[in-house]
Amino acid sequence: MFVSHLHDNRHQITAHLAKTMSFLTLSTAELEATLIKELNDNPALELVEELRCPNCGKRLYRLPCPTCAAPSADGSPVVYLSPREPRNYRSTEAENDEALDIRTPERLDEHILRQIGPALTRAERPLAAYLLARLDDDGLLPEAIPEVAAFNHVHPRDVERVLSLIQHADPPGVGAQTPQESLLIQLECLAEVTTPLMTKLARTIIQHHFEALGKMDYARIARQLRLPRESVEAAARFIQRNLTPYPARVFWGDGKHPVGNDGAALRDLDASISILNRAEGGPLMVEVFAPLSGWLRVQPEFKAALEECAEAEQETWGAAVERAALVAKCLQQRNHTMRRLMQIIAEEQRDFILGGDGDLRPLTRAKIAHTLGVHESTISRAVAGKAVALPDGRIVPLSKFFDRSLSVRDRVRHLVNEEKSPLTDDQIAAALGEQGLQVARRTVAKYRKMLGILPANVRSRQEIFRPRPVRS
DNA sequence: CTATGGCACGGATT
DNA sequence: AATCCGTGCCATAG
Repeated sequence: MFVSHLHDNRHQITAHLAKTMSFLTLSTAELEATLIKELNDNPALELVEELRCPNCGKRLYRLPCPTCAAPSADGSPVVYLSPREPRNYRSTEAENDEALDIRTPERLDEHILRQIGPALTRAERPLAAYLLARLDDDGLLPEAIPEVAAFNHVHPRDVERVLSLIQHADPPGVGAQTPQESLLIQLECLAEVTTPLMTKLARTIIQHHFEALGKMDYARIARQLRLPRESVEAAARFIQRNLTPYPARVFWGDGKHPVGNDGAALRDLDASISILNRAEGGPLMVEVFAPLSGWLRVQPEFKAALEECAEAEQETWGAAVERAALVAKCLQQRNHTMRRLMQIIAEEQRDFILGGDGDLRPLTRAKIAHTLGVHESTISRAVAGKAVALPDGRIVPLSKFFDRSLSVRDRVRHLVNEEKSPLTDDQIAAALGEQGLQVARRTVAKYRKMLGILPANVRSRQEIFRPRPVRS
């Protein structure tokens, strides 16, 4: 939409009409594309060659060089603007390769579509898209097949075929209609690589004794199956360890989508935070990736030629020059804002950057806007749809720094992990209150659900249905 | 009667 | 102005 906006205004834009262009909204990758287009279309705009560090030769947007520079005296974060790394972020230093094992964040539906795409016929594609869109946060399909078929005007058999493709795609168990079904699908995937002994009993239990399994009533299952209680318990342990009723959360841990609110993919990074010189406790170093390596300006020759040319051409060329100046200025402004924004974030959320989710401090965009003396919407735009890499390899959307409840959720997770006997929501709320966090009981319930933790009355000392720990 | 989940309202945030 | 988030109230399940 931004691009079309550009086209509409191309010939009428004048300096007094538009003082800024909304570069801030764009991610670095998007901006790069926009700028390249601008460079191609506007002869008055010029990209000046990039700088290189006199010491290490690394390409820079501006001096000093991030890797060679000295840290700031007071230990505050150092913020640099550096040329964007091509495509996915990768350390050039071999020793860091392992530490930077970065999994490109991807939406669940894209992930699945990539796998099943080749097997789909043209006619099935809309149906597949529909089904994927209907998956809930856990990766389950809450809708009944006949309804889906009716809604899409297709035969139920077609739905079944596509659904079966989805169910055999990577996060095992995804696309099932109930947790029970999901478990069974996962079991089948597992059966291919495991001894059939355990899987057979596990399947029976899941199929015919699902309720009792949830309540951990092993005695009853054992009685009905006429098996020793130990076997049943072993099977339950097997299920607990290897299966999860929330297939999507194995990779999409916190239930929040790894994409920005606007739905833009966070494939490319906009900044990276590391610890200067990898020194323990050292100051943070932030690299804000610039969309181009070099800077933009109005071509001096073009400007000079403007005065000598004919009346008729003056107008169009004059517009080009003005626009070029505008683009250059706006880019500069965006870079400036991004650097200051990252500076504050690095200062404010140092603990979170170095630690974990529990260390996130409450922070609002409005507050930053105030300290920076800009309008709130400026910060909103700057934050939207951007991602940053943290020292430990995590890639988080910028908006995560403003998540009001992340640290509380983390606390809830810990409380439940450490609990001796199942805590009710009320008890959890009280415990949080003692830690100084006043949270309503109802809110605890919401967080619990987000974390994929079942209610206390279904939970017992060994929770079966807790999703396995996600990569951390 | 207790613990939860659904709905929806109001205030804060964007 | 639109959206998100915490919370209170009430129905329901155990």
